[in-house]
Amino acid sequence: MTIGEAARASGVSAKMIRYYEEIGLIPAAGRTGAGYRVYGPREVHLLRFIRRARDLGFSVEAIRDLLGLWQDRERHSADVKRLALAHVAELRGRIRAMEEMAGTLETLAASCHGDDRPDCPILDDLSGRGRG
Amino acid sequence: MTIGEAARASGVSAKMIRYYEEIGLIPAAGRTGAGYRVYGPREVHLLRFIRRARDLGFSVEAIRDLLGLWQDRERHSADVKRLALAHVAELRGRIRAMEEMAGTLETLAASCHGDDRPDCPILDDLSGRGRG
DNA sequence: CCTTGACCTTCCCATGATGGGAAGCCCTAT
DNA sequence: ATAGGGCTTCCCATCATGGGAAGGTCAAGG
Repeated sequence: MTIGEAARASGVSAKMIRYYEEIGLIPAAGRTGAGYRVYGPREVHLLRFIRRARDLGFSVEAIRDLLGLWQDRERHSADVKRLALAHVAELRGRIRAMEEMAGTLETLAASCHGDDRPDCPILDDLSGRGRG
Repeated sequence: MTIGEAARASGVSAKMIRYYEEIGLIPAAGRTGAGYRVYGPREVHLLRFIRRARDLGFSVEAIRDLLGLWQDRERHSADVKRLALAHVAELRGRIRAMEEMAGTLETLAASCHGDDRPDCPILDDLSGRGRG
């Protein structure tokens, strides 16, 4: 299996597969005589795992930890759960921050006429009026 | 006023002030004979505007548009409102995506024992079981 | 007058994850 | 033999931000 085939099979682009190899997230692939990387079902499975974790928003560094646990038969599920919940907390934090931004902007936009006149509470807020 | 003082007065770091100047978001500051950048209240006000917009999650490119409208006395508030609501939509989209991630992970974590045994539905999900 | 320390200047580098693209090699089918 | 598609490595760009080096400037204090 070439890198392009592994990419299609896993949903991870060839570019990213090379990158993951470079940063040591995955072991270096075997090579053909011509220098082509070679992949098998085992590697595709690993790439799918990574792809799924990325889809759930895990950083590459977090995935490094997850892979360590995945491949450790002596792992404690508590460790996996801890990583997952830490990531959830991270996500919730970012969600809260963004909701605050969106809420503020919606409030401001609601009080903006939105017509051809220049007066605009949104710009007033940005330019400092009403905030100290 | 030096760049450091303007930074403290506006909440924008000196590094960022130079960067904003370099990309043309703000006009090039005046200089002293020794080459030091010089700022006044007008510039600090501009920097505060940018800072506030960044705090609301606007990208630098969006701020470029906002500044254009801010400085345009003939502006239509409808244009400002449109920019703001487009940004809200963007935020809401990202919020939704992250909530889906967080929700999925919370569900998985809830069914994970979280003890010293290796069995873990989180890893099962990541490794492909139960998704096709 | 000279030193010290804080501040300024420019320039380069790094982040995180990803894509784009060039130059050149390899393989397969026509 | 040639064309086309896929592989290789290498460099560059993103977005907004910070770190740090090398060197100039300025004010205060000895």
